[in-house]
Amino acid sequence: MSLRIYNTLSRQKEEFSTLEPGKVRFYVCGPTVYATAHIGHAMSALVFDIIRRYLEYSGYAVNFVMNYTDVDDKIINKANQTGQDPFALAQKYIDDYRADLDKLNVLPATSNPRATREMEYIQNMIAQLLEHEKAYVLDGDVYYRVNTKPDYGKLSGRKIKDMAAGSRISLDDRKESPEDFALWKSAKPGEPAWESPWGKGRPGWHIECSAMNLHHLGEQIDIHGGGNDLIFPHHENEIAQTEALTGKEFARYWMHNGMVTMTGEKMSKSLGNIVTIQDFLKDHPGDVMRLWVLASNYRAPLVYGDDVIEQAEQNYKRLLGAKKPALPGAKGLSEAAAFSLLKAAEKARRSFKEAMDDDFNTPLALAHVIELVKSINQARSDGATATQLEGAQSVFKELSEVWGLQLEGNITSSADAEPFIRLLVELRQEARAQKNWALSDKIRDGLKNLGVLLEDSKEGSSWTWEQK
RNA sequence: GGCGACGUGGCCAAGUAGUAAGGCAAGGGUCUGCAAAACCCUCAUCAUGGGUCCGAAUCCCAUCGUCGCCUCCA
Repeated sequence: MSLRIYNTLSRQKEEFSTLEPGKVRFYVCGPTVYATAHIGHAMSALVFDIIRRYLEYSGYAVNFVMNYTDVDDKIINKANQTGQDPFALAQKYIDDYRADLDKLNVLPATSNPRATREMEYIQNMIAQLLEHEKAYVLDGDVYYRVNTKPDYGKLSGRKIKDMAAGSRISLDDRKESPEDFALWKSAKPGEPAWESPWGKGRPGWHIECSAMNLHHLGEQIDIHGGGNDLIFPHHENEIAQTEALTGKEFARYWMHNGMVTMTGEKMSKSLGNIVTIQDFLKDHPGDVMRLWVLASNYRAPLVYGDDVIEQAEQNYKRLLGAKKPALPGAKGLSEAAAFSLLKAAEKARRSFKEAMDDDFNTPLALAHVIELVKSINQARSDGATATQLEGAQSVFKELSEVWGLQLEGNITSSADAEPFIRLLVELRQEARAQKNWALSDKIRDGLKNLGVLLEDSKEGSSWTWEQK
């Protein structure tokens, strides 16, 4: 079975094929860096990280570009308010964001272009649009002439007429048409500005992404991603600009993740219902956030709340359990049972791929992974040896790595402690043999307080570091 | 007002025509000295009302409701 992807452009799932065999040109809109990133940003980053990892797992070489918008009104306003240099401010939030992503185990992009470092390419693109009369200059601003693009609105399903009817477009009498948008904004006093043929100024938001795409990936790309709040006007305008220039279809597949919602509302700065990534990571390992995202479809709104995080936490502990070693004194499974464990593992891998191939159906794939975990646990409690568990456990490891799960727990211990723990466990075994329950419970409780979990069985006790 | 998405058990969630996967929570059980973990069992007719069809959560129409976008936003 081959990969199918839901394309916002056609509003349906389509067979995936690439411009160049085996290669994927993948662009994702990154954040505007003017504030600490919240878990909505994290969701988007995780969704596209998972997609990117799966494409690589499937054998594609992925050129993954994520930009930073590092100059815009928000950044300038914030810098003015706090008396900071806008460039230093943007840099700080870029560094913070990258640090957050590292903790979430999001792979670094192939490249992270930034608007301020692409000025040459941005201006070049604007100049060409002017040359083709797709844009016009107005008092030092440059606007895109929307009515030169007959299919404008094809991504968002909007018509220019409808938009004109909407009362929320601010009317600017100077523009030829209200829907025309800025490619270049003339500088106001005190704002960062770049020299240009149209006077000092800075680029509009939409043209940045178009120019960076063109520069880093070429005239046509395979996948363009971002949050679904960017469909209009941002992505619509990117399409207009790029296609007006190249005359070719810009992106073949448009992918959009749903919004994180809190008590029914979108999580966003302007609503003030923010949970930052750092807030979240204070209480939970990064894997928990990944599992929270994996548990529902990337296109649907993602509920944030105590319930669902608790559920992700439980799933996390469950998956960690699959990595446990064989029981002490395991007698071994029959050959038939060992074989059927391997079959179960292979089936899990097949089902996992099938689910992922269907527009990255992670909730379904997760169900298959949990089935595998169940099989492993069953085999383990039936006395499978380490060797017998190995095959299934390596499949489990393979699949969890495709998703970027680390499943290491947040162990703060050092290996140095292990001999001492083993000694205590042995002593407790002796106490248990003598039915000295008081002492044996004391050791167990004491170790638990130190983060070591004991599991008793007839054959003896095993221990693991407590997760989280 | 326009455009788009959506409404499945207490919670999350898969499923686009043949009579509802999975997880969490809950209840019962096995194992255990007692626990913990693990395993087993139980737990929905799919917003509402029509329609199409031998047959619909799945297609069509209507109604109600939710969310997103139309202004910066992952």
